[in-house]
Amino acid sequence: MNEGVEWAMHSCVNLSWAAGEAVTAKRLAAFYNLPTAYLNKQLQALTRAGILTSVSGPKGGFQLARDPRNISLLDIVVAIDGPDDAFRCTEILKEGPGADARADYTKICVISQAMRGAELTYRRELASRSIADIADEVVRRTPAAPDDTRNRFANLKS
Amino acid sequence: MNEGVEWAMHSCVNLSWAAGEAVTAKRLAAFYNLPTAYLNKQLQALTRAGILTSVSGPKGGFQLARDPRNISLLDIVVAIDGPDDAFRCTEILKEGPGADARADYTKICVISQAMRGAELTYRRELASRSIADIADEVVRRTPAAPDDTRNRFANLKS
DNA sequence: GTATTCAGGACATTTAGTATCCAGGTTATG
DNA sequence: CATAACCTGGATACTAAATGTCCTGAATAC
Ligand code: SF4
Ligand code: SF4
Repeated sequence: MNEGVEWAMHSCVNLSWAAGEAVTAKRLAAFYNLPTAYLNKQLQALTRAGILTSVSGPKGGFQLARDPRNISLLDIVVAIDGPDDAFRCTEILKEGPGADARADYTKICVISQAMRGAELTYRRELASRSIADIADEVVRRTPAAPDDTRNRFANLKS
Repeated sequence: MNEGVEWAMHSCVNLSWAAGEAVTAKRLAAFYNLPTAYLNKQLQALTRAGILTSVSGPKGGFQLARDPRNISLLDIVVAIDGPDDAFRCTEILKEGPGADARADYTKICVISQAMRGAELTYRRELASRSIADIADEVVRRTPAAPDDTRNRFANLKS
């Protein structure tokens, strides 16, 4: 899995505490000392996926495109890592006995079905957790987190 | 995910129908027209993991090391792909505010916990399905599969 | 002894992930 | 309008991992 997934999740949580103001890629990167240009690419992907909105120019930056309660962890994974399953069925049965070139083995093969089933439970789990859930739990553990985050963004203005 | 996982699962199912006789890597590869030397590496990994047993020399080859009912899909995934989770927590919080260098963020971080939780359901699902389950389901759909497989192994002797 | 086969290290090749840079377009501000 | 800040996206480079091949050595049946 892409490392950008982790960055994106953190950035979305932080952005949920910076509601109302746009945060630049530079500051989001400085927050965790990440390579700015590369993080920017991930933010672009989130924007294309409709998770963030971006504004150019001075006072520009990124914001959450919708209520963090409606942004699931799966949304982020799909936006950054793509929609492909981890298990790639290369349909090797087509080289096997009794092969039918017209059949879609990704659908009918028992192994493929079992692997897809497992990935489905994984995705369901990720889809059931939102950025707001994460943020709330962080606040429950360390109530100062939102303020700390906002302050850090302000101080990273340089 | 490693392509070898798919090969390994097919090979284990096929081996479950060839109980009693050792099958060489060459024939297992020829079955699906796979690169012999590379498949052999995956079979070696399965052997190291205790899923297969191997015998050198003429009449040598691979066999299942135990009842296919006790070989789960997870066993194979772990043997080929390694035990690492897909989500890599690189503990970027250590660069963040209020960081504690001694803390293990993979354990205490909310995001990391959520991702690990999702992967856990995935693994549980894979652990609950055995090679025997797969083989049985294949037989239910195409009862001739075991005989076909044994015949194919015999004819691939060349 | 010889042929067959697995074990495993040493490559070579290909692909994907990571990272940087720049040229072009957008917008706030004075 | 001019400027500076900022995002967009393509081009490019670097790195790591997956994929694939080859060869030597050890085990074993005959
Ligand atoms: S049997 Fe299933 S997993 Fe294997 S190649 Fe066919 S479709 Fe893919
Ligand atoms: S917050 Fe969690 S996922 Fe993010 S770096 Fe820290 S431990 Fe890893």
